[in-house]
Amino acid sequence: MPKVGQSYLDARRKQIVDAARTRFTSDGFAGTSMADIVTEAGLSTGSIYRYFASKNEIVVAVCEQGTEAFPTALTLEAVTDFLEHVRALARDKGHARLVAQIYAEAALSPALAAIVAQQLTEMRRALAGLIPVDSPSDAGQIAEAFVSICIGYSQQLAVRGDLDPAPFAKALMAIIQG
Amino acid sequence: MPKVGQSYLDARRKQIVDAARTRFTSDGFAGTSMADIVTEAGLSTGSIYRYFASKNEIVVAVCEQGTEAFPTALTLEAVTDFLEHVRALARDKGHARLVAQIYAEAALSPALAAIVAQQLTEMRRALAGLIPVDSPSDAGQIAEAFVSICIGYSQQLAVRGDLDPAPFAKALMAIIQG
DNA sequence: CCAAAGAAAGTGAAGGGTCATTCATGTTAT
DNA sequence: ATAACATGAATGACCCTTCACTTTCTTTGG
Repeated sequence: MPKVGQSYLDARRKQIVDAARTRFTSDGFAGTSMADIVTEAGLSTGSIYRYFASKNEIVVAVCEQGTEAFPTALTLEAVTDFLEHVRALARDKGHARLVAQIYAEAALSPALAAIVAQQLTEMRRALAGLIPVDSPSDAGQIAEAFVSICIGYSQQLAVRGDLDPAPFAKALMAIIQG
Repeated sequence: MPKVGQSYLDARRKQIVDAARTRFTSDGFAGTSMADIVTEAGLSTGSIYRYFASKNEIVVAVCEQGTEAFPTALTLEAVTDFLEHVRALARDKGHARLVAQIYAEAALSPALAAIVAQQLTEMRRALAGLIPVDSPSDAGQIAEAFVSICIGYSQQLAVRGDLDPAPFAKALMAIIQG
């Protein structure tokens, strides 16, 4: 007989994941202690273990919701809007920094790699659906290269700071048009 | 009056950096202890501090030599060779995994970010020099997008495992030809 | 040429600290 | 009353770094 409802439990989990994402973005996974997450979330040391069995489970939960939006069309304007969205997330929330942490951790952990690879597959699938059928090149290959540029852009936002998306948008269009 | 010559000191430093890179590639920066590096290098606990003042200095030394080779020309063949080189380094030495660690750390440390940003600038500069003057687009913008694809390819080698470079090579050529 | 002094280099045990996790105890809702 | 939930001090492990001590090499005075 639970003292609280499912919605309460869900809200508490979200509270923890939000706090963890904030700290992971600032200090990385290894640089963030459970005490940091607990403080950011306003919980007590022990209570967090009612919602996550370990720090690693929190890392996984943060990585699982790492997906970005997709472009809605493959015009120069839509693609630019998409990159501006990525850029704004990096500026306002440090999202590119978090993504860099996630890739590094995924490179070391098969479990995380599977999660990230799945998200990438989903992104390529969504993109391939937008590519016109009369495209001169194979849609799958175009999607592959498209995602690659987006990753490169995000990683460089993390390392080099804010970057004009124009060259990247142009390149994306060049790829699409073969 | 030093007991050993400069070449000895250099060799010892290289020994440490090589050992550190091996372990960093397997376990990441935070997951590698000084004891791990010492063991890998076949040194004793205290002696490593004669060559590096701290673990962080070793991390910096590893990041400083993270540069990759450049393509020698911008033909499809040369570009493919370059990507195959990146691919082979990832397969044989786990280099893509190490690069992912470096980007994540650079995203958190301004000092490392400066080092990596410098390497990226150098790469773009070298690339821009290869772009034919009659190219329809601006060479700097092309180099920017080119590097972005290479980063995206490397990061995905780290996360998704071995990948055929063909789609990426095609995209690189599409960018170059406007 | 030899030996002993002296300095550089090496060693590994221990200090000082942090961290993830647990658990005995307290609190609150049913 | 009782069981779910919360709390935070305690625990045990790990880790970076230091340092007193040993070994090894160079120098130098006899």
